[in-house]
Amino acid sequence: MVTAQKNSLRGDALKEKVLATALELFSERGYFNTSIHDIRRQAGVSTGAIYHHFQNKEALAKALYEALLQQMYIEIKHASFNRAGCLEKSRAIIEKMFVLTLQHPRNMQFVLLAQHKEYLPGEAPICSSKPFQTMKNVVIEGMAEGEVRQMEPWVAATTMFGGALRMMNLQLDGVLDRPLTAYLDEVVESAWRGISV
Amino acid sequence: MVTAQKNSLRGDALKEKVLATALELFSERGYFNTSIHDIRRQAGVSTGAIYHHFQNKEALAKALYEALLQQMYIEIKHASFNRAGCLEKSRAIIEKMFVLTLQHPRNMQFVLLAQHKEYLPGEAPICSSKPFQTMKNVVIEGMAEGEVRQMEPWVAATTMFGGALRMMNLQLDGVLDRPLTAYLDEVVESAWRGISV
DNA sequence: GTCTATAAATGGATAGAC
DNA sequence: GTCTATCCATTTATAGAC
Repeated sequence: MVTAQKNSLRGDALKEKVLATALELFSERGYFNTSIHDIRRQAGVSTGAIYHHFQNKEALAKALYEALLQQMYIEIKHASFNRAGCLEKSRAIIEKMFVLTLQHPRNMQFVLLAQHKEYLPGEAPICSSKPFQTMKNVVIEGMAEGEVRQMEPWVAATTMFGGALRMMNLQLDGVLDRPLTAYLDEVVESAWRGISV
Repeated sequence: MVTAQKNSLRGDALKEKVLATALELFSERGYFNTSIHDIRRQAGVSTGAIYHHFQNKEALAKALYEALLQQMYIEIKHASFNRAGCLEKSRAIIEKMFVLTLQHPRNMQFVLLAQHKEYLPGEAPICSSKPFQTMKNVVIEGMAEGEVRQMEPWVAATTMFGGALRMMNLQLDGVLDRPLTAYLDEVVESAWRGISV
């Protein structure tokens, strides 16, 4: 006799299982290539259970997106808050993003590179999210401290972090010979030359 | 009596109308938020006519994507081929991309920033497309000429063009105060500091 | 080559039992 | 709170007339 798999998860545990499964599928195939039925099957739960915890598919995606952004914000803050100076803070942030890209490539793709407008119409653009605001603030503080040249803040931020973000794209597209972190020193040094006094 | 709109387009003209309409809708709403029926209605043609010219929806998107990449490649080549040196070529490429972003924002979003993997599974990653290869080659040549520091080619390319691409993102997200081209000088100068000898 | 009509399948979401 | 069964709208794609 085989023990029934159903009802093995209930309440919050079931909700977490749904979230984890949805993240896995959205990250791997994209939002539109993942149906509620796919999530239902992979998570081993029922349609009704999913809709009990989430109003609809969009709300499920939104919960994931916001949780991942918040998590990334915390990681970035934690990696940089005890560093001194713009260069050291920037390096810590880029290093953390590189490590996260290697550890959770699909999740980083989902949170950073997906076109959220297409399925989360009300959401603010990613550049105004807390992780990206943090990056921008680091270079603005550097400017106030005299470590960074006086320049347009958006240009300063994209110069410091734009190259690193492109490198993450290349890693996710599988075109790099070495793991992303192997390029860290050169990426940081080059970007810093672009904005330092 | 109203003249019938049907049959007003035939053959290649109809095919072009379908392509133009599909580009408009894919760019504005995204591939998955656009149905064949939407294209049919907006273009004023029949479903059968669309499927006569294109095998399926994916083939239609692929034709558009490749045509836009080719067009962008030609524009970039044309803007930079008669410029001398890495800095001038890079500036010409970035200026052209900025102008195109202002003129055809949704098209640039579709070709540069969409997640093509999700609906064009067989397609190569965008970083290996001709426009992006061209950008990379410009900095590699600059290295050979001694204008650019000796460094990892991918890092050099992302340092030179990563900031500009992020700025295009910001323009498309509507967060910039001034039009993208107003930032051109500062973007180019900062990136160039990052890689020049 | 283009049309209309419709097939065939899938998807998001709900109802009601337990 | 979770389940099964199903509804209904939408979508891709095709068939066959013109």
